[in-house]
Amino acid sequence: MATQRRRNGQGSGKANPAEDEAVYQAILHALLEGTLKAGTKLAEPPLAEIFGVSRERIRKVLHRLGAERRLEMIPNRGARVPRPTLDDVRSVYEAHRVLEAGVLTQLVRHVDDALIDRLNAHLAEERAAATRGDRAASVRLSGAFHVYLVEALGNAELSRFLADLLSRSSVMVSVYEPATDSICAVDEHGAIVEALRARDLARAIAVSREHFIHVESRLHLDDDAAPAAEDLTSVFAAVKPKRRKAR
Amino acid sequence: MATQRRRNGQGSGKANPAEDEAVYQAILHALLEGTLKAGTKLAEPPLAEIFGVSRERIRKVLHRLGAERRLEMIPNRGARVPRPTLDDVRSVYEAHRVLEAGVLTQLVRHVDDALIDRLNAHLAEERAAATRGDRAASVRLSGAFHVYLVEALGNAELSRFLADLLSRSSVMVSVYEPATDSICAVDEHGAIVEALRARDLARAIAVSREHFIHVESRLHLDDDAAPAAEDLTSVFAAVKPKRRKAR
DNA sequence: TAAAACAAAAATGTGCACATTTGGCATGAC
DNA sequence: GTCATGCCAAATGTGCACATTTTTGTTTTA
Repeated sequence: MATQRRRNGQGSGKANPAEDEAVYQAILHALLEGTLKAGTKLAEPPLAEIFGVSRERIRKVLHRLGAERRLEMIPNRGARVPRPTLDDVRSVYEAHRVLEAGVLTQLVRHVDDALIDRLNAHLAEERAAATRGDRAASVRLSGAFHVYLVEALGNAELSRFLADLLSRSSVMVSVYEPATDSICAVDEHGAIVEALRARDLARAIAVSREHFIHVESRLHLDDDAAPAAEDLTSVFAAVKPKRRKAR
Repeated sequence: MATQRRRNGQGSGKANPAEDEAVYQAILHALLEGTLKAGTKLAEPPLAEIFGVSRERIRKVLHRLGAERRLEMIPNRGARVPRPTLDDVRSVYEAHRVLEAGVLTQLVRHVDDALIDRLNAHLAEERAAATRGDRAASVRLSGAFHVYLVEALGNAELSRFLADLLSRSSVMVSVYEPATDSICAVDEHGAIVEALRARDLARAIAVSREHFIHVESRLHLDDDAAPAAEDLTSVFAAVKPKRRKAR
């Protein structure tokens, strides 16, 4: 029994690039969705069983998420969902604000009608979502607006950096709940576009700055008392493991 | 001899966090130094022997460097030193330029005499290095100036992003040799500080922009014909392995 | 002769079996 | 009752033995 040959069933235990991605996406999704609460411990053995994959695979994904700073890795003590402080959140928002100031500076030199049209089209979508009260779409489109601004520059480095910031802040809003009131940022987004159209850099930056300060002001520290470590099985209830062990 | 126990130093064959770091630093250093030429293949077995550690350890470090985008990882095909195109380099410089515009925008709102004094002190160092013809120090200090600017904001996210850009561009200059002429950027750095002191945002951004365009203009595509895959043993000749196998 | 086909060798990827470390819990001392 | 100490179970980290893929070198074929 010691020298069992390990000829495990169908898929084989070897080489499955898609499996990594599936686990990665599942955990990432749970993180972004807010299903995984801050402070939750992500141990390898339970995850391995839940997803029906080897522990090594879980380990690799966990460390990858740690490298992306989406999980907090402590040597010999595993992975936890980070519990960002209010300062951390402010730091992310400030970084976004500073970055966008630079982006606008560069953009006013290269605006053309096509860009303005595209941005206006996006604003129309945002307004439509807000009008019909679709909060999820509003949040998504609201973030997408800033992505559009950066991507207008066509710089991969900057786009990646923004994506990093956004993914982190989207996790944070689930902790610091930017409240229930509507995003109400559409008008401010419109003001930015208008300033861009007029090639008025100073105004664009001022409006953008106001916009961020406005958003930041809505952050509030809920509580740090009841993070409540959840049951991982229920969090990932949706996933269908290849072969979960019987209970 | 085949079953050597690998009794590294005190511990045992297990758990040595410092060993990872040593390998990581060695490879990173070779990358930044330019000793590892672009396009070089970094295979696991030879590196494992050179450093006298297990292949798994090498593998972990390689993947970490890949996650940091310092190495190009291709599934099933290993790691290579990236061969940045001229567009890649321009992209990094542009990102730095855009970021610095944002940083300056934020900085003019918070400048104080202490900051100006610190920056001026740094400029003095730069000039001293240039005067005595210390090219290595000039390059280092020249990069440090921009780091100072960002760190004056005290934002960890922005600092990290700049560090990422700088480490990448420093690798690139070794490919596109920004020429031998002196850095000559000291005056431009001084102009930025001067504009900051005067709280003149428009001038600060303009000067910074000119500075970057100036630097970018010096980039030139040398050749892509002779990358020459090197012998890894000679590249890492300095490292002293715990136990290198006999030849 | 050049291209295609094949075989051997090397390199990468992965599961598993431990070694090491951490955390919890019971036992004992003050 | 509280704190310290020592064990035991669980979790993390690592080397190793393959499986799989890629690469290289040789032979065959048009």
